[in-house]
Amino acid sequence: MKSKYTTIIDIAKQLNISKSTVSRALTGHPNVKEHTRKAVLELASTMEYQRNSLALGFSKHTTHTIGIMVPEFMSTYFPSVIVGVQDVMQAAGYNVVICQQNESYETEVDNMKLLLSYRVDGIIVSHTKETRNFDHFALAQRRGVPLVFFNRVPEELNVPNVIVNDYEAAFQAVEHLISIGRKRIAHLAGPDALVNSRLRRQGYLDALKKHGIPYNPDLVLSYDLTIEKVKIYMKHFLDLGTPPDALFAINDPTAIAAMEVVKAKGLRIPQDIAIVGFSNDLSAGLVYPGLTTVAQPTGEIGRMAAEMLLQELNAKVKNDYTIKKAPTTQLPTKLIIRESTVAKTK
Amino acid sequence: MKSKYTTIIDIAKQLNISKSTVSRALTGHPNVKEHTRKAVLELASTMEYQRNSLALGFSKHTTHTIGIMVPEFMSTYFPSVIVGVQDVMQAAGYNVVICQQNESYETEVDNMKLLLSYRVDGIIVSHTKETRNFDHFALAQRRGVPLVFFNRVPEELNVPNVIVNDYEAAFQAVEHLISIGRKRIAHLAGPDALVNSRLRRQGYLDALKKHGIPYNPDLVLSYDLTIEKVKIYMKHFLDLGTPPDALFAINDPTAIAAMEVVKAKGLRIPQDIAIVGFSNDLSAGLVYPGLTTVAQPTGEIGRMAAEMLLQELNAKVKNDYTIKKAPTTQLPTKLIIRESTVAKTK
DNA sequence: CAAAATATTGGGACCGTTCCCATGAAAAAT
DNA sequence: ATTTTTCATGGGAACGGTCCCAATATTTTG
Repeated sequence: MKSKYTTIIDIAKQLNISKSTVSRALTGHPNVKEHTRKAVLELASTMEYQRNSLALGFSKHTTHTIGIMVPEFMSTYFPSVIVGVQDVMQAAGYNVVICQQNESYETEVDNMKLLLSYRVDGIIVSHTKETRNFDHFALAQRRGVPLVFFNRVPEELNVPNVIVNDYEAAFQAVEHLISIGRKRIAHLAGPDALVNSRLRRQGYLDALKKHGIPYNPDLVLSYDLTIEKVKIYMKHFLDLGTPPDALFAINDPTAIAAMEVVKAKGLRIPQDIAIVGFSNDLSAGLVYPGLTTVAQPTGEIGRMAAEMLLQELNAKVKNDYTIKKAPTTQLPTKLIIRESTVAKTK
Repeated sequence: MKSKYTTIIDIAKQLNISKSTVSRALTGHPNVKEHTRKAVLELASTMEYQRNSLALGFSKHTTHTIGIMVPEFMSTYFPSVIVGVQDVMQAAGYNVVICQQNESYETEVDNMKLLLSYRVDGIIVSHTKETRNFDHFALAQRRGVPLVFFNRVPEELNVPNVIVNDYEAAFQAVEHLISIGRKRIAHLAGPDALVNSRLRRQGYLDALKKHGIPYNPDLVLSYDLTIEKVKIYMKHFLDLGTPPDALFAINDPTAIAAMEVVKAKGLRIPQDIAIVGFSNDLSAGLVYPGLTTVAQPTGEIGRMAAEMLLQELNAKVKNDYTIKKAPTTQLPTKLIIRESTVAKTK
């Protein structure tokens, strides 16, 4: 079963020279006669020669390809981070392959194995909401494959990462709700296993404390981020004896699902209940009323993660994060105020 | 520079057996003594052996990996197609790598080269809106790498594809606008180079004709799908002596951008102008008012494309589409009526 | 013009795996 | 007990490149 691909040996035979010379001509090695190089390049072009990256990566132990693993991409958050990553990596001459885990731990492990088995030079990761075991990441580190995390960063691992200040952003978001006079602020939180979920909740709690609003456990629910559940929890909140007058949601999809429940009940946003989300998904600006939310610099997060990965890749001596503290980059967020908290005056 | 990865030779040495036997044990070849197999598997596990797919693909000329190339993924359309593809391919034991072209022809060519140089077994494609030259796809075909197109299918190439009936769907959408009494129906069309853009426009034209509405060229504009332009064109429409009372937009992002212009001008949707989009992006259900649009079965499109690719991959004798007509699968669409054409009665 | 330096080319090892073929060992058949 | 068959293993080529070293060709130098 001969492959249909042209090889350097085919070219060498045709020109009656050695494959070494062909290789040199194609890779731009200086010691090739101009005449020879020209002949090789021409024939390569007419024969539609296409270098075999498998053979190359196999023999050179480096592939000039990086992987990026994201938990999902139905919101605009991860796609726009990926675009940022691609910008930087392509400019640096790297290929980027994308893996999507569907929020499944098993898929994540499989995809990690896939990327390692293809010997990618490095990986940019945001783990799934299910991930509790981080061995597959530790394995990559042991293999000398640098990782950079973003958004969801495991505490169990000392890895370079780029994040936003979730605590501070949540604090501000809740303070904003307080500033518009809300006192019964509910919080739909994410699973405790996610660090940013915990940080956002802490920001919520501390903002309440600062403004002397007692913490009411009835108004806080952690959930697994499966959107269908939002309906249940939100109905529960609205059915309380004294329902909340505001909601701080862990992310925009949650906030938007909650808005639907509120509207279906005939309540007004923001008059009856003000709502704040997190991340500034494209949808946040489209829903009615517009959703107040914490904007994250997604493109910049991707670019920054890529830069950090390049640093790792270019380090003459590999950083050993079993002994050295891994670097963190923290990027700024911005509270975007829309009509879900402040009704338009007109 | 020794690699940190364990190889079968390392295992063979430790156990004092040949690498052939190790290979057989690991791949599940029947002719290995149970005792030996167990020893190999155990050691492989403790040494964290990870097969080298580069070496494997290199030596076997097949990688059990397929590529998927999409023009962008900021709308929900392509991500959800991808999820469908992954479903089917993973179940069939294939790996899926995703490439995103940012609607750039150059990136598309680069990514095609990348996938070919990694010797993927097949590719599922939707090309960019810029793509006019299809040589890079023809090259893959010549290499014996099967392609399946979806959504945007080049006419220049005879390739398996999965599509929806764009003509019929557009026809229905426009008929719907006529049925609610609209007579001056504008159309924001895509570039003529895209087949589905032409088909949707033809559906528009024929629906008008069927209902005896004369075609008014002033109400049709083709554009390059860069959203900023929508503002200009929409303003132009609204500034006409007798502005349109409805808009049929080539896709949902276009429709949504148009809605913003309309709202900014203080006009009411649908009373002053009714709007229909195409594809039923997630956003379509979120905007205010809800956008009437043509739903495409995105997940099913992905699953179908994957099934068709599997057929190509499993064909004992490769299909030669230079002599044989390539198969097409057409999936049904559904018009989703929301408040952008029919105001809620309440 | 011979010797030395340099430019160009060829030869072959190497990367990790599979797979075919040969060999040896054990089991079955005579 | 001897021959045949089957089972288990080892040996080595092949895959497509790169790269080091050796060999040859060309140019420069004294």
